[in-house]
Amino acid sequence: MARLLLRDFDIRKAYLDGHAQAQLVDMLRPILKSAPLFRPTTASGKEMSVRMTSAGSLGWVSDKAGYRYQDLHPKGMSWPAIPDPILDIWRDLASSERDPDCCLINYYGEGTRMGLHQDKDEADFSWPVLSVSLGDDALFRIGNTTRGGKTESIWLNSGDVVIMGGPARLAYHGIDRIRFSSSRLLPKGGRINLTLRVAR
DNA sequence: TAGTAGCT
DNA sequence: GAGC
Repeated sequence: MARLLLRDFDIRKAYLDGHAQAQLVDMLRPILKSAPLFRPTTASGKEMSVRMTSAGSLGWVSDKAGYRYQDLHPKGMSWPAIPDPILDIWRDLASSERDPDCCLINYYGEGTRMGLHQDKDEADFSWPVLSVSLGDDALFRIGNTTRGGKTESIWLNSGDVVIMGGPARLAYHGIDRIRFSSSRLLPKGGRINLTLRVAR
């Protein structure tokens, strides 16, 4: 496992081996079944290209009312629990003091992008944000803590983990594009990103 | 003013 | 990739 720092983003290349990746995908199947992926919109009503759901006591949602964490899926069901193997990654790399209360599950299909944004809907920014890449390669772009200025990009591969803490916690970041079908982890192709956060 | 987790 |  290689570790690299890019603008204070702590990137663990190949943190998860193939077996661990496949195990996580297996654990996500029942979660996606009981809390189906949905396509959120921004506050201005524009659809995001990513599809998402969550696990944990809270889920991140967005619609015309804006970005927020809530305790129910938009269709009314509770969010499933975060599987232990996912919590283990957090405990190893982010914090052994407190578990995350949200695991956002983002699915990137062909053509999905995620514009530059900050993760700032949480109550306490002293907790890091941890992100796990599964499936297709993704071009990750890192900016600054305010909009504008130079950015840097890096390809994330299946099994990579990114930790955004300290100066990186409120940095703008996004996904410019994925290389659809570059990985065989997901039978239908695409990329799953797990984002672990302490929301409250 | 938000807008900007999108679109040009 | 910049700018809105």
